[in-house]
Formats: sequence, C-alpha cells, structure tokens
Amino acid sequence: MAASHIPALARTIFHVDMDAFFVSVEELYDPALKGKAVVVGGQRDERGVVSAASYEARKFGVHSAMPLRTAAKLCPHAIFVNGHPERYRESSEKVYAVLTSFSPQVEMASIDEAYLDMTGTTRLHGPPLKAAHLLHDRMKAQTQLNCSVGIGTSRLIAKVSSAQAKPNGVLWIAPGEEAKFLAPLDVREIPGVGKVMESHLHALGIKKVGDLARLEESELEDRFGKWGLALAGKSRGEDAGGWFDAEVGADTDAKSISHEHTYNEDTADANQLEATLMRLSEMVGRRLREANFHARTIQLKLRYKDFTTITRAHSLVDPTQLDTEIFEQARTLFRKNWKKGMQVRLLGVHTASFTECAGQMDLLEGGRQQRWKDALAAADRLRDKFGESSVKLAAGMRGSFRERTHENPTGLPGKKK
DNA sequence: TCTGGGGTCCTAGGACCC
DNA sequence: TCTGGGGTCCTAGGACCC
Repeated sequence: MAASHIPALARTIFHVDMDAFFVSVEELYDPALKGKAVVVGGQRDERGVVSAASYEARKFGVHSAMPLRTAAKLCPHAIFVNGHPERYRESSEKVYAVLTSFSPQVEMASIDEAYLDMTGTTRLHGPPLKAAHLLHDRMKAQTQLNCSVGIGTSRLIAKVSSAQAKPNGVLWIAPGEEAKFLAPLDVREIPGVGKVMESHLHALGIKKVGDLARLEESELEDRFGKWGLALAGKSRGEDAGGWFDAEVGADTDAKSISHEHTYNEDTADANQLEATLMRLSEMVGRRLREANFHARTIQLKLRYKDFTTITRAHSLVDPTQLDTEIFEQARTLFRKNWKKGMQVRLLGVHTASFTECAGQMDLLEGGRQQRWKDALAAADRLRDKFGESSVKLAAGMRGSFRERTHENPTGLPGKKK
C-alpha cells in the first residue's frame, strides 16, 4: 500500500482482553469445569446477575448482566459458581506483569483488559503482529489464560478489533484501514454506544458505523450535542474526546468510593436497614483510609421494592475518612428520606470529592479525631489478621472498639488478602 | 427474565458571587 | 424597571462500562 496513506505520527495501540476471564480463572481452581456450561456470579435461585458465562453457556443465550434466574431457565444444566474477587485480582496482577514486559506504557482499563502503547517498540519486539503473537503466547505460558489482542492506531480501533478477534485471537487493523474496518459493524460495537443511544440511532435509520460516518458532523452535534460530535470522530476510528484521548498509562486517582447491598429479601425493618448502613460505612471508611483520602461528599442510595431509586447527598465542611462520621451522615440522609414502612431492596453509601488531607479542625476536635483514628487503625489491623467479620464498630461508641468473635468461633484466621 | 456491584462521565437546574 | 452574564459549587439523575 502507498506510504502516503500512513500518518507520520501514527501510534500503535494494543488492547489486550482476557477471554471469559472469571470463568477461566475458576477453571484453574477446578479443572472439572473445563468445557462445561459455567455461570459465575451466584447461585441459580439468587437475586443477582451473571458476571461471566463460559462459551458453552453462551450458546444457550446466557450472557453477562443477565439475571441469574433467567440464565438458569435458558441453560438448566449450567454449573453456577460464586465469584471470588481475590482470585481475579491475583490473576490480574499476573496479567499485568506479563504486559509490562512488553511496554512501559500499560494501562489496566479494568480487571481483565488493558491498553498498551507499543509505538516505537519494533526494534525490541518486531512489527505489531509479531509482537502481538509473542504477547499472546507468553500470556498463556505465564498465566494459563487465553486473551485476545486488537491492534490499531487508536484506543478505539484497538478495543473494537480485540472484540472481533475473540476468542483467543489477534487482529491488526493497518493504518489507513480504520474506516473500512468499522463501516460494516453495528453501531453498538462502538464503546459508549449502549441500548439507549443505539435505539436513538436506529430511529434515524442508522444501523451500521458506515451509516454514521456518512452523516454530517453538524447534524450529529445538533441532535446529540458534545457526545454527537465525539461519535462522528469515533465512526472514523478516532479517539475523539475525553478519556480516549489521554496518554496510555497516565495514572488517574479514584474519584469515588462506594459500597452497596441488595437484600435477598426486601425489608422495612429500620434496625436492619441502619445496621446495613453501618456496615457499608465501615467498608467505605476502611477503603478511604487505605487510600489516604478524605471525602467531602457523602451520598445515600435507596432503592425500593418497585425499583424506584433515589440518591441524596450532603457535603461536609471538613472532609472525613471516619466510619462514624460517614455513618452519621448516611443515617441522617436515610431518616430524612426513607418513607417509613416502605420495603427497601437496596442501600448504598457513596463518597466523593476527595482531598489529600483533612480540612481544618480545632485542637479539641483534633484530639478526639486522633483517638478515633488510632482505634480504627487497630481495627483495620485486626481485620487483616482475622478476616472481615471479626471486628465491628458499634454506632455511638467513643474512643474504643469492641471485638466480636462469635462469627469466627474457631479462632482461626479468616481469608487473608 | 425481574433486574449486582463497582466505577466514570455528562447534563441540568438552582444557589451564590462578582 | 421587566430583568446581564459568566463562573463555580452543589445536588439528582441517567447512560454506560466491566
């Protein structure tokens, strides 16, 4: 092909996506699962959705985000497995180690996928396709896991091509071939186009990316605003706007930390609901302390039986990382907004607007907070040693913490991180 | 079919300030 | 009198991703 088609500054981006990651990791622990219809995410009669399905289960129409009970109906012979986040984190770290041996610019986009900037690595690893096959084989050798690799001049092209390469494949889109590659694909294949956007586009008669590319930019902008403009660029394979434009591997601090819980059965029991808020506040507080963040905004999430969901937030003058302060705010928001007697399906505690250090406080307040911090640090250490359920901080306690061991009667250490 | 849990980003209105 | 304009912060909700 003519060299003039190749932009002088074209980047070479890899998108590496692990195949059926959670299922594959579970197979490492239980080889009997191999080749079977497997659903990870919970048991067949539980409230919840599919986190991952094996290719065998997918043949029956099972896919991630589908309710477990639906999956059980579509594929009655499937084996249902609870998720093991520690296992996935551990495998993810091995994946990361393999990737960093190929490029210093690696960015994990989630637990099972990553972008690599491979621009200028030809001398070291050979041309893109050769490097990708090398990576693919080393991944299998060192993690026993299959992955797919997409290669392109943008994150977008790399991401879309890795999806086309699945399972267990490698796909390279040569510079200049982007639009041709995208044109026949459904608009839904473009990252950021979900159910809602898809139906808006379908209503305009736009089904394929090629249809999108033929539209005037100005028309897309008029209809969909800023996002429409980005969409026009994407239809040509450009990393148009936002995070996609960022350098690969630029580190990004967390913007929010949250935990939520859906009850197996809806409840209107105020004591149970507030106990859940306490537990969620503890989990959030702990993660704030681990990250050394102080949160200014505390948000409550409340979902009723009929699935109507509200969020209510409050911003503090002094940012906090203390369980009790988080809980106090969450509980206040809850008492103000929960319609007494209404059955609750889900509660969540969300924190955001982080600062590195705490706001100002007077000396007296400082002393009291310090004692709390000491107590919490001790509780965190105890949890590390004996597991999540061994320590609970009771609401309203001052300057001390109580140890509860009835949930761990053997005295043996629980799961260690 | 009866809908998890952890995130990110965007929009839009109102308050408040200059 | 019949009504500025821009900037920022806060809150609520929603689309989307894995």
